[in-house]
Amino acid sequence: MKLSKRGEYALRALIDLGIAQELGFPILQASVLATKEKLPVKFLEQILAQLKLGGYVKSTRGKLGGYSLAKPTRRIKFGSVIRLIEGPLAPIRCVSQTDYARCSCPDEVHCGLRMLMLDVRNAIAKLLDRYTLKDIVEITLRKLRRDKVTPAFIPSSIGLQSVLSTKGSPAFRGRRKLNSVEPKSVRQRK
Amino acid sequence: MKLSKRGEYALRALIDLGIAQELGFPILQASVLATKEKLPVKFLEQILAQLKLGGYVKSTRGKLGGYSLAKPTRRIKFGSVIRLIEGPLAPIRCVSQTDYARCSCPDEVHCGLRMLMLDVRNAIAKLLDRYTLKDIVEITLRKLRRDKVTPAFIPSSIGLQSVLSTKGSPAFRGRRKLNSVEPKSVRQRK
DNA sequence: TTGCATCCCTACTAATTTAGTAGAATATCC
DNA sequence: GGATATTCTACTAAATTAGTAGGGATGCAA
Repeated sequence: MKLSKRGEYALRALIDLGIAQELGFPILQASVLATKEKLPVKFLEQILAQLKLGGYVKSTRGKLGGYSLAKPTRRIKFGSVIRLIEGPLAPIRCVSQTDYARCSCPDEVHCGLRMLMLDVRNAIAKLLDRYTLKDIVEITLRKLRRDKVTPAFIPSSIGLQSVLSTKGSPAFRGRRKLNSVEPKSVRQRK
Repeated sequence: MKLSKRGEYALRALIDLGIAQELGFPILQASVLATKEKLPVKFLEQILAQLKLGGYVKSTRGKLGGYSLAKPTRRIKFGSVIRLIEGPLAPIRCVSQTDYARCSCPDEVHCGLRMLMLDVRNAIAKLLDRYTLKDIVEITLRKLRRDKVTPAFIPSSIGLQSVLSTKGSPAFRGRRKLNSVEPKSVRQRK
C-alpha cells in the first residue's frame, strides 16, 4: 500500500507550486523545489518532466525560467496525479477501474479477496479523486498562518515575513479567498 | 498502493481455509491450496510458514496433515495480516500508526502531503481493521449458495454437490448461522 | 518397521522496480 | 556571449519481488 518516492516527490512538488503560486510566485526552479524538499535535483527534473507530459505543469527555459502549474489548482486531483506516476490506485488489478486486468483466481464473481479489495480501492479513490490541489493548498496555508510560519521557498531577498499575513501583501492584493469551507474529511489535526 | 503477490496469496489461503473450515474440512494441504489458486507450492509454503509465525494458521505433519486456522475467523482481521506480510498500511511511514518514522519534509506539522496521506491511511485502516475473515467467508458462502457453485477444494471423492445446500450436510449439521447481518461496506455487487 | 505424504528449513536466483547519477544539448534572458 | 534554466538520453547501484531448489524431519498407516 506504499507510495513510492517518485510519487511522493511529485505530490510535494505540486503542493509547493500551488502554495507558491497562491503567494504570488507562480514560477519555481527545479533547484528551489529540490532544496526545499531536500531531494536530488536531477531526479526531481525527471519527475517534473513526467508531470509536464501529464499536463500538470508547464516550464519555461532560460534565465528566470522554471516550472509552474499548467492548470487551476482546483482541476488537479490527486487521484489522477498518482495514477500517472504510480499506476492504478487499486491494490490488485482486477478491481481497477482505470486499468483492469483479470486476476489468477478461477472465479472472479465469487472471489472474497476481490470483494474486499474492491472496497479498499473505492475508499482510496473516493478520497483521492475528490481532493484537489486547491483543497490541500488552502488547508496548508491556513495552518501556516495560524502558526505564523513562513514557507521555505519565499526568496530571502524580499524580507517577506508579512507575506503570510491575511491582510495581504502587494503580491496578491484583491484575490484572496481562503475562507471557503473546509472539506469534511481532510481536517486539521490538533 | 499495491498488494504484493505474497500478500495476495496469503489472504487467498486464509480465505480458502476459512471457507473449507466452515464446510467441515478444517485441514487443507499446501498442495491443495496451491492447486486451487494456481500458484507455486513452494512459494505458498513459505507464506504459510510466515502466517504460522504470526499465529494465524497451525499445521500438522505427516500423512493427513496440512494447515488449518489457528484462531476463530472472527479474530482474524485483514489489517493485521497485511501488516504482517506487507508492513504498514500507511502510504508513507510518517502517517503510520504501527510503524511510524519521520519523513524528509522539514515541517511535519504543516505538511500538506502528510495531511492527505493520513486520511488515506485512515480510510484503508478503517476498512481493513474492521473486516474479519469471518465476514468475508460468510459473504462468499452466501454468494456461492445463491449461485449454486461448489468451491474447488471439496474432495471429489465425496460426491458433495449437496455440501452447499442450506439444509446442511452431516459435516456441519446444527452449526449454521450464515444469516447474520451483512457488514455495511462489503456488499454484494450485481 | 517401512513407506510415503506431509510440513520444515535454508539457500540461491532471475527479473523487475526503485531511486537515483551523469553529462551534454538546447533554449532564453540580459 | 555568458549565465542560467530546462531537456534529453543513457547508465547504474541497490532493493524488492517472486519465485526455485533440494533436501530433512515428522507422523500416520499398512
